[in-house]
This record gives sequence, structure tokens and C-alpha cells, in this order.
Amino acid sequence: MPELPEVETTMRLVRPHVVGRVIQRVETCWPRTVGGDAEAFARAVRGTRMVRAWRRAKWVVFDLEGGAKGAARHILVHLRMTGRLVVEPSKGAAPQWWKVALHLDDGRALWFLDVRKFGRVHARGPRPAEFDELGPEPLSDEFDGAWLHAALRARRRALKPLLLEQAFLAGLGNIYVDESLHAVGLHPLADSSRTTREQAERLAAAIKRVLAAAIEREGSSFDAFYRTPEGNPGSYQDQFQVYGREGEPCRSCGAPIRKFVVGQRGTHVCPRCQPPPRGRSVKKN
DNA sequence: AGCTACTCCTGGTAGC
DNA sequence: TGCTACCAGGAGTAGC
Repeated sequence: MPELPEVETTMRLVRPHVVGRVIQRVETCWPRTVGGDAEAFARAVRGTRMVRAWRRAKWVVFDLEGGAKGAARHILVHLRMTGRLVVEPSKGAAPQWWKVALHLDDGRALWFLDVRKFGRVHARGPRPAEFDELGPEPLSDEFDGAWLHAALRARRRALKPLLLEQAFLAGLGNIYVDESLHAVGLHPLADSSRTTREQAERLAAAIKRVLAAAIEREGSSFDAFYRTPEGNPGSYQDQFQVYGREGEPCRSCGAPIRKFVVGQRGTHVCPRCQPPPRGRSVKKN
């Protein structure tokens, strides 16, 4: 699903086409996508100019200038499960599964597409509340082994649900958590408060390494839905060590990968490289 | 504080 | 071939 690498890829590929453009007209065909009030959304962003595009956690952010009095200062896009952004002509056939169209001043539109309708496009003022309680960016210098060690020790949680929490660390999702934990031989149900400094150092490094490699390959496309804004699949799925590999041999030790459920999420481990913590039985799914 | 269950959604696929 | 049931899950929320 779109996690940090897919969101970063989406932002990078859309950015050169939209920065500097004025939003002339807005169409919405599923009001929930824009928070329920399509008219209010259109009013807030119409006439503004997109002056910068960046990413925070799993949000694509467009900074806005100008527009009417009280106009929005940011557009926040969350892809959730199947959201996509593409830049295509305003006229002619609308792209399949489109939910929001921001028609630009060059005859093209920034289209938000979403099969499952979980994604969101928000108009926000100068200080979006969405950013108030996010953890650090895993690729920033602020996130390192020392920080992770202290943060893990301060909580008493299973590692995986904690790493998925955006308020703890911003940008990880199901796939890259499974991949990162496997890379360092830690079990998803291991108790965060018992993490050693050495384990935290290796985990922080693995998270950075996995995310950077996935960005390099424009994310992962393991199903029919994730495509870059240019319509290409990512290729990091070819590098998966555990995700989606149930029953296949671990690339490190050959033991068959196991899948089970943690917090309603499909979870993949190598039972040999990632021994379960004492006292926690792991049932097969 | 931490855990689980439930909700929102629908294309793809497994099973019959 | 065609039908049905189930699966995928990010994140918000409720309840214990």
C-alpha cells in the first residue's frame, strides 16, 4: 500500500508539473474524499497557485499562495490504500476512478484517483492539524539509533504496532515494517521496552536502508493498484524478503516464511531469523 | 497505557 | 462460465 516510498515517489513525479500552476476550477465526484463538502473545498482552493510540493509522513503537501480572502494555504493528499495522483489533460475522458480534479492554467488537471475511496484531499490553513502529532521522519537525522532506543524503551508495546503508529514514527506501513524487522532479526511481537541499544541501532539503520532502496525503485507494486504518476509500477516488490512470500524460503536461511495476523494486519516473518519472544505464542494464520 | 474490534471501500481472486 | 465469499489494509474511533 502506499507508504513513505510510494508517497515520496508520487510527490516527486507530480511536482514538476504542478508547481507554479494556478488552480482554475475544481470538480469532485465523491464528496467524502474532500471532507464531505465539495463546495467548501472548491471555494478554498480555487484561484490559488501551487508554489511548492513536499511530503510529510504519508501526506503529499502542496503549498498555496494567493486566491480569494481566506483561501487555503495547503492541500494535503493522503493516498491511503489505493489513492493516486496523475497530471492529465483537463478535457476528454476523465481518468478511471477519478474522485477530485484540480483544473490548472495550462490545460491539464491534477487528478486524484482512488478505487477504494479511503484516500483524502484536504484544504487547510497555515497550520494543518494533521501534522501536530506525527513522529519524526525516518530519513531525517533526527531519527537514529539513539532516538529509537530511547523511544522504544519508553513504551511497552509489541514492536510492529508501535512502528506502524504515525505518532511514534511517521511514514512506515505494513510492508516496510515487516521488511525492516526481518532485516534485523526482530520479531513483530517483541516487547519494545526490552530492545537493546545495539538492536535499536541496527533497526534504525535498516529502516533507513529499506526506505531509501524502495524510493530508489519508485516504491512497490504488489497488486494491480499502485502505479507512479507516470503510470509505471514500482519495482521494490522484487526485493521483498518476507512480505507476500508466505511458504516461500527465506532468502537468508531457507526456512519457509510464515504469515499471521497482528493488529488486523497480515504479518510476515522468517521463524528462524526472527525467533518469537518468550511467552508469546505465535499461531499460524 | 495498551489491546482488540469495528468501520470505511471495491477489484481481484479462490473456490465451487 | 458464472456466481459468491472473502481478502487486502491506513487510520480513526469505541470499548475494555
